[in-house]
Amino acid sequence: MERTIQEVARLTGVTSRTLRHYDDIGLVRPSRVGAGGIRHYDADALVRLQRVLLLRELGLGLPAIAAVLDGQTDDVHALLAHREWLRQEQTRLERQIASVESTIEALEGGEEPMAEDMFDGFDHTRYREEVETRWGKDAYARSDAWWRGMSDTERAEWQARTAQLGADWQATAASGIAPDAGEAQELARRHVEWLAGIPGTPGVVKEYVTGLGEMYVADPRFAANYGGPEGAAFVRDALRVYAEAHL
Amino acid sequence: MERTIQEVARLTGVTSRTLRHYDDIGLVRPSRVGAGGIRHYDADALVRLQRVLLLRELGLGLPAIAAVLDGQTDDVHALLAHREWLRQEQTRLERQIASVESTIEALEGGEEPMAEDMFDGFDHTRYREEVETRWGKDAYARSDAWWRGMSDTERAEWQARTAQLGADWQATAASGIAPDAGEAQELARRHVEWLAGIPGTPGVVKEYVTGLGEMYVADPRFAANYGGPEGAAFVRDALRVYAEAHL
DNA sequence: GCTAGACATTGACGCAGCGTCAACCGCAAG
DNA sequence: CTTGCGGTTGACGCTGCGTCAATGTCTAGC
Repeated sequence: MERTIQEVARLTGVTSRTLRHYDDIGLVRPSRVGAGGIRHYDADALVRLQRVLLLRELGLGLPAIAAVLDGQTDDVHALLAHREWLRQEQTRLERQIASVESTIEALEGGEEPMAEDMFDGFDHTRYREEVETRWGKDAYARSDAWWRGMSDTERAEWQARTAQLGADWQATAASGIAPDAGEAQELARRHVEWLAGIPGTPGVVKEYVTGLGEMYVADPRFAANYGGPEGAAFVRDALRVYAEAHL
Repeated sequence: MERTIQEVARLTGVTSRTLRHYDDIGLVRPSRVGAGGIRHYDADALVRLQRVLLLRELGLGLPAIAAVLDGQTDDVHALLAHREWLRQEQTRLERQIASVESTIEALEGGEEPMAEDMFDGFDHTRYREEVETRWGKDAYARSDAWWRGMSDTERAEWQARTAQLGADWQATAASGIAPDAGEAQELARRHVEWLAGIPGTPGVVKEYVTGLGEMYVADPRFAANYGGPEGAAFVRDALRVYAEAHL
C-alpha cells in the first residue's frame, strides 16, 4: 500500500527531487516518515499529488495550488483568475511577436541599425506635417538634412539633451513654483537655446516661441514630453514670460 | 556630454540598479568611472543602452542581446530564432488555456474533483465502447458501478497498482529476458490476479486472457501502457504462455 | 559478517533579471 | 554640524526545481 519516493516518482513521472521539494514547502507531505527519514506515500498522498500535478499542468503556481488544495480558495475561482492571467500573457506575446516581425522587416529593408526613436526626444519624421504646414517645406527639408547628417552618437546626444530638457520641465512644474520664477525662466532660456540648435526653424523669434508654447498644450504628442497638458501649460506660460522679457 | 547613472536612469526609464547590473555583466559599461567609482555615461554608451532596451522589449534575453551587440550574432538571425521561440510559447499558452477552460467546465458541471485519469492506469470511460462490444453492456455496467463506488483513495490505489504493473512490464520487457522466463511469468500471474479484481470481466478464463493480450498489441491506447507495440507484444507472449500452462 | 550497490537522506549552489535592503562615503545647503 | 541626496559595493530574495556532494540505510551476494 505504501510506496517509496522512487516508486512514486516512476508512477507519476516527476522526479524524486520534486517530491522532496513538495515536502519541503508543505505541498505534498509523505503519509509517514520511517527510520532514517525515509518518506513513505500512501494512496491519500497519491491523490493529493495527483491533484497537484493536474493543476500544475494547467500552469498554476505552487502557492496557488496549495491554496486550492487546502480549501482556502475555490478551485473554479482560482482557475478563472488563472485563465485571465494566461490570456494577458497571450496578448503580450502577440504584441511582442508583431514587434519582432516589424523589426525584422526594418532590418532586412536596410534601415538604420535601430538606434532611432527610443528616447521621447525629437523624433523627426513624426512631426513632418506639423513642420511643413507651419514653416514650409523648405524648413522641413533643411531640418531633415541636418538630422540625417548626424551620426548615431550625435543623434543620441541630441535626443538625450531633449529628453533631459523635458524631464527638467516636468520636475520644475511639479515642484509648484511659478512660471515666472527664476528657475523656470532659466529653463525657458535653455529651451530657446535648444530651439536655436534646430536648423530650419525660425529660431529665436518672439512669436515663434510663444506659438510653440501653445502647440505644446494643444498637441498631446508634444504635451506628453512635458508631463501632459498641465506640464505643457507650465512650459507655455514660462516661455511667454521669457519671450516678452528677452526677445 | 556625460551623465550620471541617475540621469541616464531618468532619461531611459530604467532604474539605476539595472544599469549597475548591466555594468556587472558587461552588457553596458559606463564610458568612464570617476573618483569614488562614480559611473559616467557618454553618448556612445547611451546608444548602446538604447539598443539593449529595444531588444529587451522584444523579449530577448540579456546574453542573446550581448551576442548581437558584440557582433557575434547576426541581428536578423537572432530575431528570427527568437520569433520561433515566441511562437512556440504562444501555442503552449493556447493549449493551456484550452485545458483550463475544459477543466472549469468540468468542475462547474459538478464532475468529480478531478482525481481521475491522471495516471496511465485503467481509465474507465475511455474504454466503454471497447468493453461493451466485447463483453456486453451488462459487463460495462457492473464494471462502471464498481468503479464509481470507490472512494478517491481507493481509486488512486487501484490506478497506482495498474501503473506499477505497467511499469514493471516495461522494465521486464526492456531487460531482454524471454517471455516464458520466470520473472515474466510471475508478472503474468500478477496480471491475471489484477484482472480478477475488475468486476464485469470474464476473469481468469484462458481465451479472455490471451485475447486481451492481442488487444494490447492491436490497440495503441493499451500498448502505450506497456511501452508501445514491442512492449505489448512481450506482454501478449508472456500471457499466452501463462494461460496455456495454468488456465 | 563483510562489502558492493542501489536508493535514501540533508544541504547548498545555480538559473534570469533585477528589487530591495544594508552599510557606508561624499558633497552641498541650512 | 547636521541633514539629505545620490553615489558605491555586497548580499539576499523570488520560481521551481536540476544538479552535485557528502553521507546513511537496506538488500543481496560472497
